[in-house]
Amino acid sequence: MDHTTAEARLLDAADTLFYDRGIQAVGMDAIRAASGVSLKRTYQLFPSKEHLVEAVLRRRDLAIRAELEAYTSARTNPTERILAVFDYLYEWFGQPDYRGCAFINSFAELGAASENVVEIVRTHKRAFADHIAALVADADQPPARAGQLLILANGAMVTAAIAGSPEPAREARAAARRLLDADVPD
Amino acid sequence: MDHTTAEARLLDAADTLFYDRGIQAVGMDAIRAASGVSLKRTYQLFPSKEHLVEAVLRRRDLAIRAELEAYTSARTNPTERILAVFDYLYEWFGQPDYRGCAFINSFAELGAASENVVEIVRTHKRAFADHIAALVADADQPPARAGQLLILANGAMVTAAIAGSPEPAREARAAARRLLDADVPD
DNA sequence: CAACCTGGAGAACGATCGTTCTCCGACTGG
DNA sequence: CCAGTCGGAGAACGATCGTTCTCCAGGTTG
Repeated sequence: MDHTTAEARLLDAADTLFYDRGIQAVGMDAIRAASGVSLKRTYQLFPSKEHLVEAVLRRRDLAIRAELEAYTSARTNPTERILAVFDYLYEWFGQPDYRGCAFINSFAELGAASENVVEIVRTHKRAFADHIAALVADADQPPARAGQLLILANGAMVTAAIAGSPEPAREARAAARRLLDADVPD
Repeated sequence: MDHTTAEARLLDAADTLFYDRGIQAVGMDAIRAASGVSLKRTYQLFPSKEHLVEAVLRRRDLAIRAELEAYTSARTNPTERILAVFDYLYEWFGQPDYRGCAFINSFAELGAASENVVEIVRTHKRAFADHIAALVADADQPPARAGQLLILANGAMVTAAIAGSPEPAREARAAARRLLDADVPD
């Protein structure tokens, strides 16, 4: 097994385990067992668990950005592209192992202890906000709408996770449409 | 020190430490040092750390319910009572040690490991949702509005925590007002 | 073939943590 | 004053975890 595939297997295994059980609850030995990569090799590739955690989060950040970009750009109508964000969330929340947003969860678990994790989480949410802001601009909506839609999306993520239901994505979508369609000043 | 004050000091110290640093990051010895209650006494009152965690969350649940109830019932106009929820959030987010909602954080940290914690978090959020639903009914808004406002509130909590700014409460308030005022069908 | 390097399995190490135990001082009832 | 109880301080215990080390098999190069 070369370095590239070992690294990929490690990131895959760690990402799944961290998301399912929480970061602190997963020991390095569990990652070794799930990935098939020895501890020695693991520590050659990632000098500490924290390095691995950060790499996992950064990779997930890029993956979600690409996924969401593909999802929203598949629609032509600008308003529909905004609403597509909430359809994306609905599909995500419907997955049987959905446990909330990994970045929100990591912030809750490690935000007090790791400034690096905080920075990665902020970067991810800032990129998400920027994406929404671009869609809002394309739809000729006022810039302030973007922050409101971001709050709806983040709120749907945690509400769905806690309730164990994907419905909040639909409720957030309806709220978003109402915000976009309302004929009153802000 | 009698049992009642020992219990109160324990709950106070544990609540502060858990909220500031996360639950798993706080050892029982740190709680002993902060509360001044010996480990022996602590384990007489709470047979395990998990029991203490649950007691802390349950007490915080009741305190927040009462606080929010007082805050919203201080206004007379039904629509204003709904918006007061977001003013309450703004005050909360402005506190210098704000680190998000303790229930969302606990769910993120322990949701995979402790079914009891999950149930307490669900109960808290259900009570919060019920409170909003009552305000929505009083304001003659359609019942579906309650879920949308809950998502806005939860979203403001996490967005403010990650951004390190109380502004999301204002943005959520503006969104709520727009949802309430819009002259279009749902 | 022989010296060497690589990498795996898993033991070992040191730290931390939840929980319990030991020891001892201080207060109580008679 | 004394036997007995309570509770505190902190050591002890057992488990877990991140990280490193040991030992060894297998392949590579001269």
